[in-house]
Amino acid sequence: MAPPKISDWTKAKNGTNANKSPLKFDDFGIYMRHKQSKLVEICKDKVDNALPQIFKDCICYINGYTSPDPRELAEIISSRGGVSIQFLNGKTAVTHIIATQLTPRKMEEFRKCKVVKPQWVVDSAAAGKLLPIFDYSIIDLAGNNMTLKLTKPVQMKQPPHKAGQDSDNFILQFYAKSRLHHLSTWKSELKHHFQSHVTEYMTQKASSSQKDRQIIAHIDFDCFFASVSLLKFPHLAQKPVCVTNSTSTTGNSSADIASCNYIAREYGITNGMWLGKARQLCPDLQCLSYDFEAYETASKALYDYILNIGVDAVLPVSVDEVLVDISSLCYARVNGEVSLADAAHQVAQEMRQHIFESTRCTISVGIGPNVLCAKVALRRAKPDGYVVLLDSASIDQELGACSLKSLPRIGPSLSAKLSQNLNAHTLSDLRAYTLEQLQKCVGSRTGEVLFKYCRNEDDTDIRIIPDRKSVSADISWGIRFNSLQETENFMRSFTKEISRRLKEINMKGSFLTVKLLIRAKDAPIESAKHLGSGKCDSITRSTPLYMYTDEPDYIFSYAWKEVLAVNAPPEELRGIGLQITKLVHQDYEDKQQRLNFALLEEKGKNNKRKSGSDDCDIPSQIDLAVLSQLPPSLQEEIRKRIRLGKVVDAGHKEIEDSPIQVPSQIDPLVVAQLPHEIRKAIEKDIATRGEKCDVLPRLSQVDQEVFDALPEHIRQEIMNEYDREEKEVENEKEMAADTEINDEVTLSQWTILKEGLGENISWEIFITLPKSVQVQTICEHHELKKRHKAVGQKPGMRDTFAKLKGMRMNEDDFDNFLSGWVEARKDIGPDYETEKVIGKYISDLIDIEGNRSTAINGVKWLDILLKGCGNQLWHTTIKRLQRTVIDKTGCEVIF
DNA sequence: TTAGTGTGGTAGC
DNA sequence: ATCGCTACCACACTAA
Repeated sequence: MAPPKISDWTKAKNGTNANKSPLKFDDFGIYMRHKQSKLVEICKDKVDNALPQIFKDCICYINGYTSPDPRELAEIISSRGGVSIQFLNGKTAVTHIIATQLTPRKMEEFRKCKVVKPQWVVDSAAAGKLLPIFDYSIIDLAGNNMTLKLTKPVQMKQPPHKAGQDSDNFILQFYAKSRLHHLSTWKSELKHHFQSHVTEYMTQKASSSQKDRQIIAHIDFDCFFASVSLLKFPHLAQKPVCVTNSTSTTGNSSADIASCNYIAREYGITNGMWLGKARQLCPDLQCLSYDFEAYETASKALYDYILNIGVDAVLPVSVDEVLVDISSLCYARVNGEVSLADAAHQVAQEMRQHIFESTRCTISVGIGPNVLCAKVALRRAKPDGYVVLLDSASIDQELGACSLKSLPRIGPSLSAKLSQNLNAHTLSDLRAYTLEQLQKCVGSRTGEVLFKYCRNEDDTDIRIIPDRKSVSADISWGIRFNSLQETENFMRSFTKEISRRLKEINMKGSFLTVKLLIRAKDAPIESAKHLGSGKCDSITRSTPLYMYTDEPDYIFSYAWKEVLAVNAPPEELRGIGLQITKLVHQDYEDKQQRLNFALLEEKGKNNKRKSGSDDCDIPSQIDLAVLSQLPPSLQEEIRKRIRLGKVVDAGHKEIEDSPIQVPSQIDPLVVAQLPHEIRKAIEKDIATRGEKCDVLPRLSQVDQEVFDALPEHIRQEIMNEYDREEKEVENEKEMAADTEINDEVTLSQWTILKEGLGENISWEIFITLPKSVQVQTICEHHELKKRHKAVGQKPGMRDTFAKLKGMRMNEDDFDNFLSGWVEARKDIGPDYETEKVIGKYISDLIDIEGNRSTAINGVKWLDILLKGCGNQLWHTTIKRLQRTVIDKTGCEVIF
């Protein structure tokens, strides 16, 4: 049997063969899918040549009880040239499944097959021809969806519409049905699959010798989703059709149209349009559901073919769209008879024919000397055609006439700019402008690109597919939270999702960006789109993770802090995004360890930036009872400053491991004198007594404006502090304590100051603080500038030893790092990887820096953090770390 | 100048 | 109902 020719199909499309029967389709399917099958030969002997061989291209699987019974059905089929089988072995591809009923499991399994009732076999035999299967389908076609009609006894629990309650399930459902998610992941997978490791040297060599010989083809399915979804509903092919998630047959729907066929486009319907509007334009519009698996199948056929014909490079653009370098392919055909353009025509035609044969969907092909031309040619070729743009005359003409909006990288925003500011609508309009004028209008880089476009220059090199730089997940549909708890639940699930994605590609990341979409002030509570985000303000916040990680709980601990820091009402949240960057491949175990130290260093710097210097003054007396009334964030700030006073080297003291009772009133000066880990425990205790909130506000620096706004005497104080620190004066405590401040900070000055302090401190509270604390607060920020300057002045420091020195954190940074580790993993237990890093870190502290106390205190702190923790793994980890310290210090009785 | 951060735009159906 | 994703680039802005 021969494959159908494109001409057959073209006729059908033109209407000369409009009543095309399903037979044609079946012919084709068998040819493609079973051309190697020997089954047909085997069954030849059962054929009754007196009967019309209507089933000759059918392989039927008869499932379960049927009427008539399976044996009778098999007889009918095989006597008329068909093949029937009683079981599926996974190797034999089947054209029809004959069944009266299907279990949900099988239902899913056969979702892509033609499942028909037994009566179809009987009636077809009687009619002497294959009847359309649609009247015999056990699948409900009336609603234009693939929902089964008969068997719904145990429907899965209806998934939640909104993200609040069953977050895991919501996220699963959402991504399963999101076309944009599928498109994005497909693209990533394809890019990964075709990633070529072209070296710098090869690239240069190739581009210098081949540049002017290059021929690029841009290949794209016509209305991909619509065409592929239509394969199962060929009787709708001549109608206006779209693909959408909506199952409603009427009414004003806000569901997106993912794809529509060209008949629908004649009504003005476009991709992305809402179904409701499309129905207004065309009441007869037919809706099909997504068929993601079929899309993948068609896509695979395209990419398989591309690989088979031996192209020079492949750059996936989308699941249905690809850029290929066909230079060699074309030049190989050139001879006395065949010009280069002829060769390109041949290649394009062959591509179109092969792809149609293997997918029954049409592609369009654009060919040009670079990506820009290929793309422009493709646009002209659509639908169902090809255009070769290789001679400079037609290139000039086509490029010049090309509307700016249709060029790559020029979207609605850029084209509006160019139209408004330069009155330019086509590339030839743009040719009038100089490089500088273009750059002034759209920016330097984009201006340069446009300038080159005008002259048919395009740098895009399709041979290079760079490594992935980020992994992210976004959801901005169905986000409606009623409480912070729901938000937290969702974030836990969501971090699981991003962790899953990292693990899937075997990568870890060390930098996190959280994006929140918050309903805009002027947007209605409920968006026009059902459960959509509506108009939103977007807020992004990012933070280092201090190690390469893919652990959901660890990522969560930081993600949640960022979410809390934004401090948006849960009810107003409309979208959430998580992005992980600074990625490494898991494989680089050794490298990674070293990199972790670089990250620890980063942690040290970062904390300094956030919380101030490590040797600030102790303020004058603060009543802890008063302190505990303050907002947690301010408490934390003050405590930090207390703790950073005079540090006693605990390494030289004998410390008891007794349970710690915290009296209600503590003299902070006394606290400051306590051994390190006891202080820590007190602080921890205080923190847990107060509001359960460990979020530090991100304190920006106090700028000159704030400084200038302060009363003269406070400015003086700050300068004093500044100078004194500079000269390293010994007795700092007294100066701060003795400082007398008489004037009040005024409210308007506070307003400015507050900008620099974060949102959580109110004027009322600030004003009640001891004046010296006010000064401290301000002073600290001033200090930051000095610190940063000092860091910035350090030379490059690239050699290993300098790096290790630079990695040193202060004790609190190290302890906070440990706290974060425990917080993230208290229940699940420590991860070996981090333990290794910490082990190496403390070894180096002792060996290289001779800093025993930080190492010892860190391990002791870890022990305190895990007091009463039931997980035995933590205790063995502590034992191991203790052993490390003991070995390094040579001292047996530290712990 | 340089480097980092947050924001915005673009592409695919 | 309905599933408005995601990688990457470029720019504006800030700090130093």
